[in-house]
Order: sequence, then C-alpha cells, then structure tokens
Amino acid sequence: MISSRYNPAEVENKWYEYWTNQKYFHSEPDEREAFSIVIPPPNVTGILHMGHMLNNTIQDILIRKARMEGKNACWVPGTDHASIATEAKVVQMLREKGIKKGDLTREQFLEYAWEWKEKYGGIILEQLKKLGASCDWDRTAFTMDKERSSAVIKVFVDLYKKNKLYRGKRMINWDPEAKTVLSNEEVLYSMEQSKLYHVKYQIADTDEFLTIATTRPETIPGDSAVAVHPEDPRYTHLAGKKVIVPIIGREIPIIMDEYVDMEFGTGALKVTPAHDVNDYEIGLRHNLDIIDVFNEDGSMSTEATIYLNEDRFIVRKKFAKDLDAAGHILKIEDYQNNVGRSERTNCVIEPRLSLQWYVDMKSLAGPALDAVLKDEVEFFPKNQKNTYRYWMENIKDWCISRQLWWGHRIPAYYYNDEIFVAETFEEAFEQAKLKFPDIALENLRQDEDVLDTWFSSWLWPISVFDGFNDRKELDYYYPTSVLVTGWDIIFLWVARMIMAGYEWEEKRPFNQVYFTGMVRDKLRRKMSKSLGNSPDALKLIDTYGADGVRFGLMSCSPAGGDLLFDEKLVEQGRNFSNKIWNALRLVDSWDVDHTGTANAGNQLAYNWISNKINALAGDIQKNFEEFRISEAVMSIYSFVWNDFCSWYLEMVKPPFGEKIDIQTKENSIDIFSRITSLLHPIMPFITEEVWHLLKHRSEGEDCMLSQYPQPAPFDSVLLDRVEQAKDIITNIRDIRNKNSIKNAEALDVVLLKSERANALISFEGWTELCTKLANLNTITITTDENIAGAAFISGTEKCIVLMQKEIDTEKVIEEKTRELEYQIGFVKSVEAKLNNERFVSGAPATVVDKEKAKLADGLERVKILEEELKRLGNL
RNA sequence: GGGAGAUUAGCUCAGUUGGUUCAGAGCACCUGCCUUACAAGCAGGGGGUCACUGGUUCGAGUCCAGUAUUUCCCACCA
Repeated sequence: MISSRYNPAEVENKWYEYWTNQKYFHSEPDEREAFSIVIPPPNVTGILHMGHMLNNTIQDILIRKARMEGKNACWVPGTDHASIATEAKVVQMLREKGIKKGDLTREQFLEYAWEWKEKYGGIILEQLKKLGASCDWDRTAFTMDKERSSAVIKVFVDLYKKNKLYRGKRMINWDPEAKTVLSNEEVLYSMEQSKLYHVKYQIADTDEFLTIATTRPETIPGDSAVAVHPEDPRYTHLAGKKVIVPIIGREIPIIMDEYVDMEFGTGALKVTPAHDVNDYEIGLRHNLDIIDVFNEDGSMSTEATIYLNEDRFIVRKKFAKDLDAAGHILKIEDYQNNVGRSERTNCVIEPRLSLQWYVDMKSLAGPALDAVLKDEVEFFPKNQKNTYRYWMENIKDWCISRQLWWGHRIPAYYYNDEIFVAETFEEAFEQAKLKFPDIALENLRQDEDVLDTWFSSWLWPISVFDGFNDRKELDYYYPTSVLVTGWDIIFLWVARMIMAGYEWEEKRPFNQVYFTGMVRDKLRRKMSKSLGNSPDALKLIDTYGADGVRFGLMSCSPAGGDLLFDEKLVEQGRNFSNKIWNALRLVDSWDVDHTGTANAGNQLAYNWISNKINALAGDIQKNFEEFRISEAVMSIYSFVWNDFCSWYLEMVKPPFGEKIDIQTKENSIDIFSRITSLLHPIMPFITEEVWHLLKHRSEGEDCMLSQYPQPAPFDSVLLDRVEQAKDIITNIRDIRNKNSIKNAEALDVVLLKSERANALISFEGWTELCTKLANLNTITITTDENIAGAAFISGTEKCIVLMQKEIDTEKVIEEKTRELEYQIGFVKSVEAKLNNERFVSGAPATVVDKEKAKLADGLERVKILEEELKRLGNL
C-alpha cells in the first residue's frame, strides 16, 4: 500500500544508505569511458550553505547522468585545510579555553588543530550526503593528508629546481589579525567612508607651513619625506628644503616626484615608505628611510615613538586630536576611499615590507592562457574567458608563504645565508653538508612559515588521484571531465589549476568549466550571516526534501548568472515531488483487466507520449551539452506535469470503478519509468522510490543504474494531430467555462466537412480522446454550414459545439469580431509581404512558401469567422 | 581610469543561424471548481511599443552606432 503522502526524510535516508551499501558511488578504473569530477573542496571549517548546495547539486546531476549513460563516473570528494580560516577558528577555540597561541609551541598548537579537524572537519561532507551527493566517499581526500601533502612538497621542490620559485623582500598585504601575509587575490576592496585630514607641516627654519592631505594620520611618525610635483608652481621654491614632522619633531626632506597628482588635495603628499606601496616606490627612487611604525598586530611599534602598542585605529583618533590641539589640523573632510580587507578575517590590510616566497607566474601562464583562448578548456559561460585572459596577461607573481602554523610547512632550510630546498630534512642536510662539511644538525633550520592554502588546491585535480606518486589512477581519470565552481575563485583557484595542469601533466586539468553564480536573496543581496538572509540549508532539506531543494535550486539558475533564491522555488520543488507521488498513486491504484487490450484512444495516447518523450530526451540532451541545466529541468517539469499528468494520465485513466487493460497499464508504467530515469539526476530520491514502487524490480535493478533515456526519432505528424485534439478539447472546456456548462453534461460536437476534417476524424484514436477528455456524446462531421451552436476554430477547422440552451451571443460576437480583426490584419501583413517584389526575390524560397501557406490558412480562418458572424447575425 | 555584461509580462528569466502563428516559460494575478491521484490540486483566462534614438535589411527582440540606466571584474590619488 502506497502512503497517501510522500515522506521525503524517510525515503531519502533509506535510499542513500542503500546506494552506499551497494557501493554504487564507488569507481575503479576499467574499460569504460571515464567521467570524473573533483569537488571544489569546501573548507574543513565550513558548514553547508546555499552556495555549496547549488554547486554540489549541479555536480551530482552531471555525475549521475554520466553514470546512467554508461560512463565510469567518479566524483572525488574532499575538504580543504583552509589555513587561515581554520587557524583562526582554533585560536578562538583556544582563547575560549583560556589558552593563548603564543604560549604554545608549534607542535602543541598543531595537536589542538588536528583534534579540532577530526572533530568538526567531516561535518560538511555528512551534510552533502543529505543532499544526495553521489561522491565516491572511499576517495575522500584532504589537502593536508599524506598524499596531498607529498604532492605539495614535491611541487615546491620542483619549482625551486626549475628556478620558478624565489624569495624576495617586497611590499605585501599584511593581515594584522591573522598576523600573516596574504596574496593580492585574498584582499577584497570596497569603498568605505573615512576622513581626509589636512595637516600642516612646518618648513624647517621658517614660519611657513606646507599642508598635506592624508587618510592615515597615524602613519605620520613613519614619514620620510613630503613629495610635491616638480612642476607645481606652488612648491617649486621649496626644492631642497625640509619640513618638520608634526609632534614627532623629525626633519624630513621635501622631494620632487612626478608621481604626485597636483590636482589632489593640496598637491603635497606625505611619503611613508613602510606603509604604502606607492610611497615605497617613491622611497626607492629617493633613497628614503623606511620607518615601520607598526607591530605585526597593527599596534604602534617602538619606531613610532608614540602610543606604544596601541591599536592603529585608536591611535588614528588620538593622534589626530593631538595634531589638532597643537594647531596642525587645517581641516577634516569626509572622504570615500577604497579599503582593502582580508578575505578571511575581514581585517583592514596593512601594506608592509617583508621577505616572502613567490612563484614566478609568468613562467607558468603561457600554455594555460592558450588553452582557454583556444577552448581546449571550455568555459561556460563564455564571457568568463575575457576576465581570465586579462588576468593571465597581466599576471603578478604569487606570494605563497604564510606566517601561520596550520598548513604545509615550507620545505626550505637555512644555514647562515644559504637556502636548501628538499623534500625532507635529511636531504636538505645532505645538501648542506656538501657545502658546509662542518655543519651541525641543529644549525640547519627549517622555514617557520607554511604555504598558502591555494598552493595545495591548485594541484587538486592531480593530487586527489595521488598523481605525483602513482600514475595508475591519474592516467585513467585525468583530465577530469568538468569543473563546477563559482566565478569568484577564477583566479584564486581555476586559473592556477590550469597552470598546474600544464606544468606537471602537460594537459588540461578539466575539459570544461561551468561557473555558477552567487546565491543571493530575492532583493539581490548577498547571502550573509550579518543580514540573516541565508536560509539554513539543512532545515530546507528537512522541510522540502532534498529533491525539492535540488529542484528549486536548479529550476532557476542561469549559467553564470546569480541565483535569486526564494523559498517559493523549493516549495515548487516539493509540490513537484507531491505531484509525482500522486501520479504514482493513481497508476498504482489501477486494477487490471488481464484480458483487455488497449482501445484506440489509449493506444494513441501511448504513441503520443512515447514520441513526445523521445523528443524531450533530445531537448534535454541539447540543453545539457550547453549547460542550460535549468532549461532541462523545466522542460522535464513541464513534461511531467502537463503532458504526462494533465494529458496522458487523463487520457488513459479508467472511469471510476472500472478496470484498465493490462497493455495500457504496462505502457503507463513504461512511460513512468522512463520519466523517473530522466528525472533521476535531478531528483534522485523520489525517482528511486517511485521506480521501485511502480513494479517489481529484480535485485540491483535500480533507477540510479537504469539507462538514461537518449534522444530518439519521433513522429512529428502524430504529435501535431494530438496537439490539435488537445486544442479542440481545450476550446470545448473553455466553452463550458464561459457558459457554465457542468463537466458532467455530455456534449455533441460537429466538425465542418473538409478534407482535413475527414482525415482528422478518421485518425485512429483521435475521436476517443476528444470524447473522453471533453466529455462528448459524439463528434461528427457535417456539411451544414449554418448549424447552430458555439463555434470555434481549431487549426483551420471549424468546430461547433451543439448546445442544449441558448448562449450569450453578444459576448461571442464581440470575441469573434476581435479575432476576425486580428486575422484580417494578419492576412494583410502577409499579403503585403508577398506583394513586395523584393521580398519574393530576396528571401529564400522556403520562407516564401511558408508565407504563402500562412496566407492560405489565414484566408481560410477569415472565411470561417465571417461565416460564423453572419450566422450570428452580425455581419 | 580600463574592461566585460545586462536592460523582454508584476517578479525571475528563455528567446540559438535576422523570417512576423515568435513575443515565450515558471511564479504571481483573475474566474470557476473540494470532479475518489493530487487544494502542495483541477479547468479556463488576462498581462509586454522587447530601455531609448537612429541605421542596415524585403523583413530587427535578434545585426550596427549612439544615449540612458544598471551589474560585475581589474587597477587605483594620498
């Protein structure tokens, strides 16, 4: 007995457990074609959010479909150690326990971190299971596990040997909260409201003042010069003079540099080489002192000489007050400027001079750029190619060292000023001994820093198959088939993976990249914790079922475009599940007449839906090829709801209390099964359940292993004929509605005699369908053009519904008149076109023929309408 | 400052190579229905000068130019 209501939670748990027990998600290399996807590894600290759900639903759809198409589908799951984010979490956790990171040794800290990872690191993967993700869980990888770590170390050593890695002292982005350097890609800029302070500097040995404008008065103690433009007439007389740094009292030179914009502020710029990229450049040109006024946590350093150890933003206010009190502030303006913040800690970035490791990216970019431009790696949507191209052509070196503990420790070892790079300490020591035979073991020191998280991520498509150690799996699964990810990490991750792929495999890492958009709320705001507009993913699954959520997300997610999430979408998904469930209940409830055969109507219905599903499979295939997944989803939705439920099932449904012939029942189960297969990748759970409830299946004969329906030839004439039947039925229903005729009241319908009408009515099964769905006594042909009743045109056939009672002719006349006007207009426009010599000679013959046919049809309709109006006495 | 998109129904979006029966879908809306699969439903229906202006063409939602509005990316002037 099938329950009257679908219970997603129960069904979903049951099937997920079954699938995993059967090892259906597991893949091993074999003779079949491989279809592989590597998951964008979520942060080990992460919990499932809408972005993950969208992203992973798409991957699961692609993987399940490929699996059903007979490919050896392998979806590799895993997590990312997320260096900064995780370390921040662990530090916070320790703080709550009253432990300071600074009081721990590296080893002690890492012990806590691993403990934390073991405890919380698997949560997000468990959540993915709730969504139905058919990952090969036996392959679950972690960017810091043995194989992945080994890949990272090997690659570092390899790059160093190839001279594509170097250590350099440069201005970098410093995150004072995490106390580490960040790459440019990890800094997010946004316009923020701030103040522009106009500060007066006294010119040494005079009573004159020079006014500069700055947003950062707290860096004044770090000033090394004041710069003006060499051609600025206001200041040329100051060449060679000095100014006194307010309050601090140091004398610094006035320098001339073309970098200065005369139009901005006062045209005078304070130069703080330690704390601004441009100032640093100026400093180099003029040989200025570098005075670093901040500690690594963003508090004032001893070099600042003031407000020692107080935070930079507090000092900004205090120092501004001091300046004002001393008469140095001319004015303070409101000002919008672009502030860079750490992607992970959201802390304002401090430019800082520092010694770090870099990858020479120009040496890697070439093949990776070509690959995308030539569509060797295909981007969907295409326009992301431009973004990629621009970045690759202007690529900057990648700063990969991080002043953290959680991550891959850099395999660089130092002795005196010498660097030794090797996979192990022992190897490094051997190298060192060659150069310094007397070196003591304890004097060789490993670099304290770890590598950027992305330094392991960029190897992911190779390293998940342990490709740096064993080629067996890699040769089979690599290149992976498609990467599904957000465009926001195109530089951080996608571009670098492509570079790594060509550098170490000389092959693309994936054939295609599908970029998903951001999930936003319906007001287009980003989903965020602070706005509270991000729905709880698991709660959504609880409420609407994983299938409902998957459907909702997919029904409205244009490629590359943002998804404006509205709970209505998943509600529609749940309703769809319900619809399918009820269709199952209907089919299941049919008692079978074993002796009967399908009547002409049922036979036609089956032929029709069967042809229709062939056509549908073609559309779906095409849509998938272009990653138009939401279109594929909606076309199935519409097919199931409209064609299958509203039309097909109504066509064949036996009258209450009657049995159905065995043939039609089996046909219906056959169609329903094909539907569940088509729908399975999108809604895996309910389809599996329905598949098994439709009929008895042998052991292991499951929907997720069934064959995905492939495009097949279809009879378009048949489809047209049934469309016409549907049109007639709809028209009759409309007449019922407009004239308040109960459905129970059977009607008689006549078609005006014509060749086509004759053909129609003799079309096998056609009259049965009309009779059943419109509840007719009869549908016949007449030659009597003046027969009374409610008339309508279907195609070019005039149909008349014979009425028992008088109809409201006024409304009908109005309607018909409007339609006539439209048809006359239409005919005129077609005639005009056909009378246009240039059209007839210029347009292709097929187009002209089409127009002629249109004209003929149009004239026919005009004729019918005119006659009808004449009959109604209004012409 | 440089670049890439977008603008079609109340909302979110399709609309492939220009062909008019090509103005579409879902949701929302309106009307009538608790008709034994389904009110999480059924049947029917009404909504659009395709941002604006010009151009190319026999023909433009579709191609070109300009304008307006807007989103995003990159760079960045303190």
